[in-house]
Amino acid sequence: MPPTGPDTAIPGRPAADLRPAGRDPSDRRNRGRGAAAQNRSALVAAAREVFADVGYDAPLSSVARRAGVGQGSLYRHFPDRVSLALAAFEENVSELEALADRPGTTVEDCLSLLAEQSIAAVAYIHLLSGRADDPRVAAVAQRVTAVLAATLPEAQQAGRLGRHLDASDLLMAVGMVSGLLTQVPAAGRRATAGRAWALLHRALVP
Amino acid sequence: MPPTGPDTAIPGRPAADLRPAGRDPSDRRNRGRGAAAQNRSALVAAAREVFADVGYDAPLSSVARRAGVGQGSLYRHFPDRVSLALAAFEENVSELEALADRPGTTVEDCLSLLAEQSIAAVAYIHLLSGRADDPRVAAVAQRVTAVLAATLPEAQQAGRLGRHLDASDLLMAVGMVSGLLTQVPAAGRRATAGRAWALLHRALVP
DNA sequence: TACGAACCGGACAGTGCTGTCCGGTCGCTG
DNA sequence: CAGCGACCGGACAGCACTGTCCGGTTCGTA
Repeated sequence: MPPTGPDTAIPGRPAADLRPAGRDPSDRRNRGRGAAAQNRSALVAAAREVFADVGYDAPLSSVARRAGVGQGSLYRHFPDRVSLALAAFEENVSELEALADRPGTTVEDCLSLLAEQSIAAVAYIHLLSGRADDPRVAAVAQRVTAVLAATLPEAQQAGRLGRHLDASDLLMAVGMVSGLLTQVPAAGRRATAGRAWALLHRALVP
Repeated sequence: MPPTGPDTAIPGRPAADLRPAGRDPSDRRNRGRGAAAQNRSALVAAAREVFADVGYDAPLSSVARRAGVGQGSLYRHFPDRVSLALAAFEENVSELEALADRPGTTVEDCLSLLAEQSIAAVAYIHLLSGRADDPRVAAVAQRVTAVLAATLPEAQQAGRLGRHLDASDLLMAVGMVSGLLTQVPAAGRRATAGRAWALLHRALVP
């Protein structure tokens, strides 16, 4: 072994995040009657960041810390991990549905958005593909599948995507890329996702 | 490797957890001077099963339990998780290298074997793709890449695989499938892997 | 201004995993 | 057959995360 310097420490982890992201738990303004909604949305935002950085298994205590909120408030708003995750990713789903509702949107647009979302939130796809037994999760997965199923036929009739595909194939492709991304440090995810989609592209066109 | 009998891992086992897999920790024969090698290989076999069932993050204590061996023996033989995993998956790698050395082996054969191995041992690919910073892991990944790099050109010249591919693309494809499999309960993995490879096939041929 | 419902933060007990340590067992060797 | 070193098993301390509980704060209302 070469005389490795201080570099021996964990390489891909520059940032220890004890930082309360601008919110201070002891700030009086977090307290009192009207703060509930603010605390809730701070928790959701923090959950998105932490799930993105650390993964779906991230400690919930670190979410509370990042949100600048006590443990108690976290568990009062979100009794378990799934309900927090669902709240955190609700925006992803509704954004996707909004995109699909806009006239002229293609299934490729939807896939692009999903791909982009999956880079920032591997845990989002992980949740969608993995916990199909939980009815709350299944409902969300169903909404995503519905978006793809609705937009896919147009692309197929236009000859841009192969007729061998169905909506579940597309969701599987997203799941494959996101599964690959979980194995890769966060810093390299965008590049890896690009390579993976480039490879997959050949599997999707006619 | 000593001529131990029950050496092969059983892939499709529904498998309870607490059972010591035929070995009893209090069995005197596990003790004494010559038992070290037997305990070691029992640990490796148990690790293969447990990593397959539970995943790479499985508790090491459950490996010791399944091997019918004390915690102390586990940590004496394998000081950390990576060294245990490397021992557990060494057989996969050497099997792959042996296949590649056999005349007439194609890169498709190697991919098939990798695909098959990844179903039984998602953690194996997870380790290969994920911990590239650990030099021991990197060495193993390099061996796998070398096998693919050596056999790929023949298939490309024969027109069976596209010239746009290189060995890292193939490893990435394996990583994508295995990443997808981690999101799926063990029971459905074979079927899911089949669907995923069917989709990917179109991305690999010219 | 005074009261109390709603809400907050953090301490804390419960739980599970890791890695170490040590008393005890075995079998080789003189 | 007695001694000794190698080896074993499991207890245990340390640590991290979960989810609960309670004293304290805030602000609407009277």
